[in-house]
Amino acid sequence: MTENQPASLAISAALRADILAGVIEPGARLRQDELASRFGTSRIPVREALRQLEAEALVINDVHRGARVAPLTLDETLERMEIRVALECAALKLAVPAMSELDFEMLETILAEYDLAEEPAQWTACNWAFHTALYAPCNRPTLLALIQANITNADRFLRLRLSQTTGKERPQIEHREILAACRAGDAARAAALLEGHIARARKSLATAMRLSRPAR
Amino acid sequence: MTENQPASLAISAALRADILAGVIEPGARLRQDELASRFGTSRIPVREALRQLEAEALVINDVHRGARVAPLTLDETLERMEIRVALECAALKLAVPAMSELDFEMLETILAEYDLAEEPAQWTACNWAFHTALYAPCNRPTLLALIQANITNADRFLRLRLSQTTGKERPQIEHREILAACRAGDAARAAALLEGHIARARKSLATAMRLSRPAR
DNA sequence: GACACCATGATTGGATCCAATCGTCAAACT
DNA sequence: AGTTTGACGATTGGATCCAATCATGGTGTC
Repeated sequence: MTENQPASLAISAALRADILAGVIEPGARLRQDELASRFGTSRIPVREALRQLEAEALVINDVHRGARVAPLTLDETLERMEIRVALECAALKLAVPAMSELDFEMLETILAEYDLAEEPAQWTACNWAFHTALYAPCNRPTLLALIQANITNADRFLRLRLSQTTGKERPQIEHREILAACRAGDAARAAALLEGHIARARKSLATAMRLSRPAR
Repeated sequence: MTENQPASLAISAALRADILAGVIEPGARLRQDELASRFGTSRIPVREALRQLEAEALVINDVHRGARVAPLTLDETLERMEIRVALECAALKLAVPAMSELDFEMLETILAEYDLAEEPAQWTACNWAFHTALYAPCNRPTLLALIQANITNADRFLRLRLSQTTGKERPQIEHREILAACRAGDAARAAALLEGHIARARKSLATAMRLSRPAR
């Protein structure tokens, strides 16, 4: 058991998970006392955790007025999809020349799992596994970390509102096209396909939101 | 006087500035007691500040072993230049169609100041002012914040090691070319020029470092 | 002499307690 | 009646104190 992790890290991890999963709603107040008793600690590690999450843009901290979960707007999510295009296309272009046969097999395996998956939660898991494995060969730790952080924030909105508006089939077809381009060593084409893939998801999200609610 | 800012924010701001300016060297230990007495507070706000900076990737925190300034490697800086290309080209493409005559005048003014600037510190200030003003019209707060954070981290290395290896003239010529493309409404050309502009800076940094030191 | 082991100081992590600020509500004043 | 003011509870920010862990140096044993 490597439970050497200090309380503040455990708290920030738990809070982060709850915020991303929507267990704690956007805009909800995060009282230090409440959290402290929930985690069985004093308020000190709670405050450190809140500081960390504030730097991650997941909570907002008003001086002497407490912390609350950062409200996630549709605009921000759409922005994050644009950022995804920029970062992930760059990573993919760098990754394609570095891909080995082992990478291709790994990606195939993930897509096969995707085919078998039935519940939306599994789709999204396979989806992120595919994207992550797709960029990994680029060997750029900072870029990969930034991509991960950005996806984490975008994913927050998706999990809340909808479970894949587009269905399961279409994205998978696009995944296979992207993988084929990677096998062919055509980085530019792979990046172009990826851009369309993400842009399409962005658009379907925008329309779905416009239909369900006026704005926000 | 709006000195309502809590100590932890003042400390994190001061430390951030010192780290970015190179006053505190990469890898240096950051003892909580030391910082507390330096800022005239207890260790509590110091710890919060360190947590925040840790989330910003400026310090590294080892459990029960203290914090130290994150070592900045050449590899990471080169990566951040790649990330700059991806993010800033995307922002510029979005900004060009939204630029007004007022934006062009503002950009011209900044370039005129650049021409007059004599000290390297002024160059870099004008340089960042130009880039910031160039992307601002895109009206994407999240993207702009990400660009700012990334530049902040990349800039850290530059300030430490060299004061503009490329000199002052060449970048300025490129700035004017970019601005001309923006005026012409040619977003694609402006983005291509910007990519070359940043990529050139990246390359000159890489060679300068290779010449001055073996690796690291 | 080299290595393992333990004791001590240094340093971080956390808990408890106090001070400062914000929100709310009631009372007083115009 | 409406507005302002003040007092109180709730909550956050910070200081001091204690516990847990790491680093260092000495000592003993082989």
